[in-house]
Amino acid sequence: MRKLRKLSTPEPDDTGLPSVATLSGSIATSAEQLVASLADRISAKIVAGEYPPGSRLRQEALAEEFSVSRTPIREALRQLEVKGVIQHRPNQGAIVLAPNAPDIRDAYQVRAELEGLAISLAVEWITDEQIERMRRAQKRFAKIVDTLIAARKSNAKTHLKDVPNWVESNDEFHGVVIEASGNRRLKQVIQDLHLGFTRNIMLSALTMDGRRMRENVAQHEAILSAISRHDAIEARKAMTHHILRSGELAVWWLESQGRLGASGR
Amino acid sequence: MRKLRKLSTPEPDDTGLPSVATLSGSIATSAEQLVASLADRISAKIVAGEYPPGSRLRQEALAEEFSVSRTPIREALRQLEVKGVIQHRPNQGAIVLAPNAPDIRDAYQVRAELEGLAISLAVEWITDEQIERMRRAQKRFAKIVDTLIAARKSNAKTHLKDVPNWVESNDEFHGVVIEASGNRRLKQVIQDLHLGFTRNIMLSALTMDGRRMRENVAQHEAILSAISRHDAIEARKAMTHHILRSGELAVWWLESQGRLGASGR
DNA sequence: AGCAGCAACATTGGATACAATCAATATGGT
DNA sequence: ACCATATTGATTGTATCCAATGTTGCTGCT
Repeated sequence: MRKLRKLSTPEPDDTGLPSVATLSGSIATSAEQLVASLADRISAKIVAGEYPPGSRLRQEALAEEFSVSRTPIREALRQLEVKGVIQHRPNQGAIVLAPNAPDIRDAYQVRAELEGLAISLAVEWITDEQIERMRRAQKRFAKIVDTLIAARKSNAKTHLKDVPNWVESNDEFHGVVIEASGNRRLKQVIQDLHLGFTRNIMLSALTMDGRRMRENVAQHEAILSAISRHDAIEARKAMTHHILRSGELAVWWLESQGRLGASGR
Repeated sequence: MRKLRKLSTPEPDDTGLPSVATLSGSIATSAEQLVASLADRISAKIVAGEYPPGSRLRQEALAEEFSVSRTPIREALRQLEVKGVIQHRPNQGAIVLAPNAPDIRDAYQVRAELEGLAISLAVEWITDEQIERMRRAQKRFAKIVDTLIAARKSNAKTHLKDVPNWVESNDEFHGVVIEASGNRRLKQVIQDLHLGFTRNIMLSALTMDGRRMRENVAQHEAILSAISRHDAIEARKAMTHHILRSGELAVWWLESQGRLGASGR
């Protein structure tokens, strides 16, 4: 019943046109297509440090590693290039980008603003069920932090297997807020921002210091409290503070880590 | 409070590591490399409407059109996919994404927030020279609007050649603010946001109505005034209002245009 | 010994070839 | 006539090939 085309004016209706916001969610694009899968796997290895910043990614090596030809590898690299994970130099191939302090600062400043926007939108429409999810995430989060801190004091190795849970509950907490904002584009932009360095740096930075981890928990608590009361102003303030503080920590960690801190251009 | 400082101390650099913020500037990446050039040219044609939303982009056709093989075309398409300009369907190739009203709303909401952040940062460090550039851009902008409105009344065709100037002076105006913010990542995110639909929709939406164009000029005036006085609060307010208003216009135009109204949700 | 220039090698860039998959039409059965 | 199925054609996906470019190590000269 859809055919009845008017000559030049396209039909008004429900043409199944794809929406712009159908964009790939950058973070968890599971592999159904080879190139996407390769891009994910390569960037995962970069995040994991297997391909350290500054190292060259040779197409042939990657191709062999993943048992494919160079063609899909090259396409995946082109995608990583756009995502800002690698840099593509004319006839020299791709090199892994190194985050430096100014970059981190910039990214966190933007992220703080965006998550601030997200929560101020979320406050209005968040459901009780969503708040409950945040509570649960927060509970897990606090618990894991306790575990980590306790583990640190005795055995430095034990905590490593809890780190993924730490990351996950943190993501859940922030994820609910972003989801509740109802702005899909906002979600995508924040996820893009995450990609690459934010994640692994935070991880290293925070899990090094028990006090800071507890500080983090307290900040989440404040956010949760504000959003429960549907207090947009306070919620936003708490969220931006939380993110900016995390940014400071990341920068601090990066600089104390030294070495790959500052690259010119 | 605004403690994040950067440009003054670029930090001593030993490792020649590339910076993350060296990211491609999405908008004006001139063609030094084939794939980048192709991506630009293809997205330009999409923006121009030559490849309308929903249409399929066949690799062979593109290859012939640009006199290259399919290989670089495919890589360019992979990039456009990440940029959100097209959607890649498993064995069916690429189709041009169609912006719908919710997408536009979301994007403008984010953009308003980000340009708000940009100007509130810019207020502090903007130089007199930069303000002067904004003044000049604003002057050109107003002039062109006058021309366009005058042209509209007599001949509907004359104004077409002025539209690029309109766009350019507008970009210059906003560009200075973003540049003055000193946050490179912010610049990149905003540019990414622009890409695809923002631009062509605004163009169509605004150039249709003289009153709204003048409104636009007035808003720029308010922004310029606030930033000249280094009034962060007012500048931000004026900027977000300006962007949000433009977003409303874009949505309004899109919906009045009918067509691909709401596919999302 | 040190440096310039050159030659051999390694790697990327683009084109082509072939296989896999999807869309459309044709075909046969009910 | 209609629906299910098979066949064909078109298009994408991956692999391979060749050319262009960059890198490295050698040679010979000062």
